[in-house]
Amino acid sequence: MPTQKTTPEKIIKQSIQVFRTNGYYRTTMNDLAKATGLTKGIFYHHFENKEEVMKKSLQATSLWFEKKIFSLAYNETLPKKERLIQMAETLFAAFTENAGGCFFANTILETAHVEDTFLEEINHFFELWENALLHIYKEKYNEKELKEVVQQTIADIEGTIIVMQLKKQPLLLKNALNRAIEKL
Amino acid sequence: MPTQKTTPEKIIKQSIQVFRTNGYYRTTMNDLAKATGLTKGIFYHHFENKEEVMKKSLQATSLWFEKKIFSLAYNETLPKKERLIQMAETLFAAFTENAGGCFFANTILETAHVEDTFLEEINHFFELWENALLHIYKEKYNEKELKEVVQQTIADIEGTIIVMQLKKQPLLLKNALNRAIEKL
DNA sequence: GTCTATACACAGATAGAC
DNA sequence: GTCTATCTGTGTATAGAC
Repeated sequence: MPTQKTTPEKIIKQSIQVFRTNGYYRTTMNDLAKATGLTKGIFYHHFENKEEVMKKSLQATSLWFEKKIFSLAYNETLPKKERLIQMAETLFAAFTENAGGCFFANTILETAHVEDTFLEEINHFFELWENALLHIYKEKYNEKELKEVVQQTIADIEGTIIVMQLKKQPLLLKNALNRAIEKL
Repeated sequence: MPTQKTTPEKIIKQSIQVFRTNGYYRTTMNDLAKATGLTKGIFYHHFENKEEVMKKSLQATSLWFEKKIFSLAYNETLPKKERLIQMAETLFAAFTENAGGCFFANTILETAHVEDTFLEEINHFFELWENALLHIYKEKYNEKELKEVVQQTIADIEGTIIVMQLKKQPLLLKNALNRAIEKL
């Protein structure tokens, strides 16, 4: 069995870190190559251009959130409160890791005015999140309130991530996640 | 009395629009020159570099928010509810204008991981906003709750601006601002 | 498959003519 | 003061040797 060397999956995993830190425009193909220990030539052998690397990075991140966090909402063996607590804990880790904030929020603010390239991938992420919270809160609130509660919860968390990156206080995010738990 | 041509104030005013649309890194000195109808040469005659233009743009925007919006919080001739409503209306206009979102949130997410250059200017803006809301809510909440209510309000609005830029629905921001009013 | 060299465009910034 | 020309660095992307 030969050693797997540079699989596209590995490259994407490391590219996500670079994109999350530097943003899309600020990240160069050189940065990506260096981070993955490859040359630029080999990078262009695997991916057509930077845009493709970014799209794949966003998709892989969405998939990760879906499997590791949003799926918790549908774990029918646990009470909803417990599911929400588990989601909050994992979200906290994901959004404070490497002080990177939310990859999707970063990308939308950076690119939305310039191009529509990544709207689909970003939208997909927020829909997954919304659906998970709709499922969690749906017995607690009536139809009219439900949508607004979910939107406020996501907005509160995303806004807190912004302020957290300014003030460098992870506690702020803990508080925001607690507010989400108390809503149930 | 000679006609005033290209005052630094006018240049900054137009530069803000460009930075708000393209972001900091994505904006070139050429873009700024074109937007102001100047040549690159004359631009460098007025400002040392791009960083200086950005700092002055952030400072001018903060000053605008302070004079036009945050000052409303301290207008003792009106009941606090009325002050908050006026603030909400002006904030809505400011954050939906040219679909630009919040200049400060955009800048912090774009630059915070790369450099500390603009932290002071951005922090100043959020402090002004926090102080205005502390003043508005201080009789309604006890000391312990007050800080968290203010932080949640700002986070809710900033997070909603992110989602709004994705979904292109200004109504979302209206709802978030109403939530802030209902907290009083 | 992997790497080096390089084409080409454009960025920030400056020099110097007018 | 204003503009043009240009320097220097660096970006994306490709060509082609091994």
